Amino acid sequence: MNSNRRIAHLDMDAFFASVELLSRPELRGRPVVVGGRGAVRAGGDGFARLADYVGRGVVTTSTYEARALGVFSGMGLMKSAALAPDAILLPADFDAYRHYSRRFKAAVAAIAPQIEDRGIDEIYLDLSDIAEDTLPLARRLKDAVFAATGLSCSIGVAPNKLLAKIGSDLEKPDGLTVLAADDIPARIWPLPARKVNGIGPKAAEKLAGLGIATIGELAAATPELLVAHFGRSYGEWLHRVAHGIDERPVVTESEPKSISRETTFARDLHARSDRSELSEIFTGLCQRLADDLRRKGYAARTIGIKLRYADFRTATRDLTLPAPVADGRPIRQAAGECLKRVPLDARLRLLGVRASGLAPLAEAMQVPPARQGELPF
DNA sequence: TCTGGGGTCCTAGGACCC
DNA sequence: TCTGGGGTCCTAGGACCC
Repeated sequence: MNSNRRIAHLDMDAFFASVELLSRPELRGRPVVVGGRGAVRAGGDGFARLADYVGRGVVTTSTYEARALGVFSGMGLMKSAALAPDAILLPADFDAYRHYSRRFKAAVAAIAPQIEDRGIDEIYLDLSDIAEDTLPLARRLKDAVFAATGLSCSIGVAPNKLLAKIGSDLEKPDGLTVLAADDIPARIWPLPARKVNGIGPKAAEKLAGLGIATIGELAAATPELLVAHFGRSYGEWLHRVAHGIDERPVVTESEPKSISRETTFARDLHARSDRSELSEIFTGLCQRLADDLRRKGYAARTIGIKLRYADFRTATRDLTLPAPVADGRPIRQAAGECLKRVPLDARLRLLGVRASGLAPLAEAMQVPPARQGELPF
């Protein structure tokens, strides 16, 4: 294991909102929110206001001006409207975001080809084999991203992914943070435990109950205490990350494990009173899933469904088939079998269909010879 | 005025096999 | 009549991330 790794995490600043502002420069400096579904009436200036939104959407991305008003990703739009009624609301344009995502990744790849994709707006880089000094190299990456997209990003460079990720967040937006192992006590330990990628709301709350708020307090806790409260695997991991230890490699190639489609209804639906509407939505999801599978070149041996009830409880069921499928009809058939095994006595807010156990379509098309298992050779 | 859509990984129990 | 240990697959739920 290389103990002298140089890893970077590059994160685009307020990505979706920043892409929208490229074509609407007059909105720069104002609170802007991307999110929601469907049309919203525009105001006199041609832009919709958060206060005008009615429905179940959430904030996908907010500009830093909107964040200053307390509006963050994942927040319900109705709630954000109460905080920032005059903020501009723009619908998401995923084709545009994918376009700029490809551009910034290509610009980075021309300089640092060891890239791990972490979604549409962030990547890890392994810079270990590049000779150039860290600061000029990181500045060159930021310049290349800006030249290719007109967008700013924040970069953290550190000996591992854990610290690089924390670092990229420290000086956002347009940040550049270099961290060494020596910096851990001064720069990492004062941070809230929640800043560690992998410590979410549940774990943070449980830690708070143990009197642990910061990464430093986590580092001071004994592994025995953490294992006692979080189990062997997660407890030992908590202890390691608090001390800045992370040996995960930058993974440059990976295959998808699952592909899914889901939708939240505009209003809650009931299996009895809204049967035909639900059936149509269900079939549509199966067909879109089949389209996705074929477009990406996969067939699936396991088909599953997801239901979310009006009270937000979630139920999943899945079914593994003898042979992989990729067409809408068999997917709908398998998903229908799953549906029979789940309670349908309460109102639903969401329906989803998922394909896993993926195999390349070309291989899946080859029908296995019958009674193969009985043949000696 | 509640809470999107697309993913990954982990846990845990039971079936089944050797 | 009593009762092993390991391995894999399947299923359901949950935490977490972008």
